[in-house]
Amino acid sequence: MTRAKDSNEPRAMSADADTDADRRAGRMEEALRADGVRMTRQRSALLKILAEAEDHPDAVELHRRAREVDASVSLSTVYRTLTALEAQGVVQRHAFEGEAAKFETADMPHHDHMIDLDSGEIHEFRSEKIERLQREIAAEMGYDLVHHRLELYGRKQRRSEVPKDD
Amino acid sequence: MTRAKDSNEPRAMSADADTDADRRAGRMEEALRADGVRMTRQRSALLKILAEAEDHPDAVELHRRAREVDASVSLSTVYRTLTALEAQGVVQRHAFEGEAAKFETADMPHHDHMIDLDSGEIHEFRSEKIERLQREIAAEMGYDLVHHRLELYGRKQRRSEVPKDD
DNA sequence: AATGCAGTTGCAAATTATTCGCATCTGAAA
DNA sequence: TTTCAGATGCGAATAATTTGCAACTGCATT
Repeated sequence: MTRAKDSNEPRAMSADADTDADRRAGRMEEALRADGVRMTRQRSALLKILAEAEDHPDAVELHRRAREVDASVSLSTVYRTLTALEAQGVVQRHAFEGEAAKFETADMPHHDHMIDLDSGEIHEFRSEKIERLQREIAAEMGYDLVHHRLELYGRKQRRSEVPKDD
Repeated sequence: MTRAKDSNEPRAMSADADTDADRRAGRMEEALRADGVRMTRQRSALLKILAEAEDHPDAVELHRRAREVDASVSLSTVYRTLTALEAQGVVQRHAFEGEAAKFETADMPHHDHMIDLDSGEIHEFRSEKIERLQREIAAEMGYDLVHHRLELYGRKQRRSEVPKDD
């Protein structure tokens, strides 16, 4: 099975981020190889880019980044690869409201998203309480929870504020 | 605390469902008129259909139902109307994983969705606890929660065993 | 009831995001 | 090396939704 060992650190971004990303990309590559997935130039490139990504890029953006490194990568391959990687469990796909699907590596613990309605920024969070509550609710309805999607949409708090409308 | 409702199967349920739907459609129509929204043949048809719907139809399905009543309704108008009604706050749009957007009237209290991974059925539920928790989490991150999306994906519980896969 | 016109509609063409067909390449096992 | 299933690039195909535009129609006003 493909089981990347999960680190307990959130996304890295220090000076040795590249080193860390390389290590993570390498680990994913290994895992995939072990699962009989053929490793190609374009797949390695994508894995590295995904491991380096600190944001939530969509297929087109990944394609843009990929061809900076290897101009021969086509968009279809990006899509095909992402689908394959998702099936292998090494990347996660997020389809936010109306937007194109966004991707991130799956080698980190599960988390949910908070989207800033003004800036579009996406923050990650995790709440054990909510995770548990969801399982309970599912159970009450007679279901075993397989996965879920939770997105919070909000605006930055302002302590004192002048009312305005639109 | 946790209220479960309908699935995504077609059609009405109780005898006076039509009456109720008519009443609700009428109410929405009034509200829209009061807001200066011009009422057309196709809009009335759609409002009625939406009020009657007990499932979560997508635009194409609404179009199909609409033209049973008024063959002149075009798909573009369905889309345009849905967008307008959403903007007016009388319908809600739900974009589930990869699927086409589904719609329902917004004249009922907010609820979240539980999707049956095997049958595709959609059940509604509402949990005050989760609502509160979400607001708390948003606040912790420095945000005022504007809205959210919570979807639970699961499979029907089986009391014991059944060691089968798929 | 007739009029005016901005808001609506139908239709077709355009967009956007993603997938597919297919001929050609290429990992990697033998 | 040789071999070939699986991978790739390219362009065409889908699917969902939007838009341009000329014709139509609520409805406020005469």
